[in-house]
Amino acid sequence: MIANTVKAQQSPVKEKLHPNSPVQELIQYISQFMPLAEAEAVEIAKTIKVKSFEKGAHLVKEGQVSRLCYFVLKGCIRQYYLMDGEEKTTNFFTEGQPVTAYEGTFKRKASKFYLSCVEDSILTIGSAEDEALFFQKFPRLEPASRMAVEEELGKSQGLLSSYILSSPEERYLNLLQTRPDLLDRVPQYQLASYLGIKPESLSRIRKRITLK
Amino acid sequence: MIANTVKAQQSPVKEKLHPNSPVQELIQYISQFMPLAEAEAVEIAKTIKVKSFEKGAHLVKEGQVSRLCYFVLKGCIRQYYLMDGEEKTTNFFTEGQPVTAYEGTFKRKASKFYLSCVEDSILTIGSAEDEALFFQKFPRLEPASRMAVEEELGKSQGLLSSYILSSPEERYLNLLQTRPDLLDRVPQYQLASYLGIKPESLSRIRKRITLK
DNA sequence: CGCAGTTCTTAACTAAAGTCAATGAACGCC
DNA sequence: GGCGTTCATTGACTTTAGTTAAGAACTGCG
Repeated sequence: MIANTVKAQQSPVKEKLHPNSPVQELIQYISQFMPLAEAEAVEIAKTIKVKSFEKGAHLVKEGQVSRLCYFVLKGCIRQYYLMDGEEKTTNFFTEGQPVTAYEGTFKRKASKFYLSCVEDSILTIGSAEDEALFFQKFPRLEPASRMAVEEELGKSQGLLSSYILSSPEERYLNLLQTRPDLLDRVPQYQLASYLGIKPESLSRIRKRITLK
Repeated sequence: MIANTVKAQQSPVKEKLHPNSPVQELIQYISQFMPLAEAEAVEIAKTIKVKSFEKGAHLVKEGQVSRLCYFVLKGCIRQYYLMDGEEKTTNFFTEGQPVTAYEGTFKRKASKFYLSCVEDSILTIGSAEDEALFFQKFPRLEPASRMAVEEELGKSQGLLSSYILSSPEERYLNLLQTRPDLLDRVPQYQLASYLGIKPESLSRIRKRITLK
């Protein structure tokens, strides 16, 4: 049902990408780094693999060896670690964000974390082989890809910095500004863990804030 | 004086990179992602720009717009933010680590942080233009570079996760394991700030630990 | 050597997060 | 609609970090 919407529409005259297709999310992302002609966008949309996942489905589990890469077209993916029986959330990926299921490029090591769908989600999926073929077909995108990864690296380092710099309360206020959607999409105990605190503390922080 | 050591040695018969040259640090780094022939290594060493910095020198200051990239051949670079008169350290870069002086690829925005030399340091230095020329000369390294950035992204995300997952004490113990050299190279109040706590707290943590 | 500046430690006190336990609210399920 | 599960809140208490201030240890320099 949802899966139907992910097929790129084809017209007999001129191929176009349906403006409501979730794949637009990826095309837009790429366009940031490299302008794309309509025809190219259609080609890309045909080439990439798209898959729907149900809420609760896992992309990776701890101990699995994965070399897959995802990109969120629709939905929300949660990264978490399982430590003495407790889930500790360390990241959320939503529309327009790339998701790597591994922590380093070569060493195909067992994953230390889980990736699971917070909602029904539509993702692009790519293996290392898919990637190689992709760049063979679209060599123009190799530098664009490097730029994209550099951009993500910058964001990640900025996020780490802001985490070091601020208190849990400040982190919560910051999240309110930068990713307000998460507050509605995600249960509070997962947010708390993402902020590095316990659910009880988040409750108190929220109370403290409303009292001001 | 130090600068002398950074010139690649040349022999009349066959060019070789001096085994003690700091540039070896970069060659080794690249080799992780793409095997290099000796001749290539020499070419790379000739192409890249190397510069020495004195302890205390700044690579970037807050408000400056930089598009430079560095790689630490020798020494230690500290990243810090200045917040109401207080320096908050958010990263240390040592031998074999790439350093970006900006937070995002295109938007040439004013830097929010400082980068300064904790010790006398030898770095490679590259502008966006240098980079373009470099990949023109060594196209083989374009995918290697993407892999390298992916690797750094993985590390950065892993670091953020470990930061979220652990308490200040655990972070300190972890640092002891993963970067013991920093303890000798860097004053404790900077380490404290890097751990997200005050120097007094680090003192207490250290005391707590020795009592066990 | 002695002095000055910086860094590290200690102590007393405050503020905030962790822990444990109980209660409420929201949701899905029969 | 009633029941059970899960999630959010609240309270009492413990632990840890922040704050302020003082003194000790170390460093570099005249």
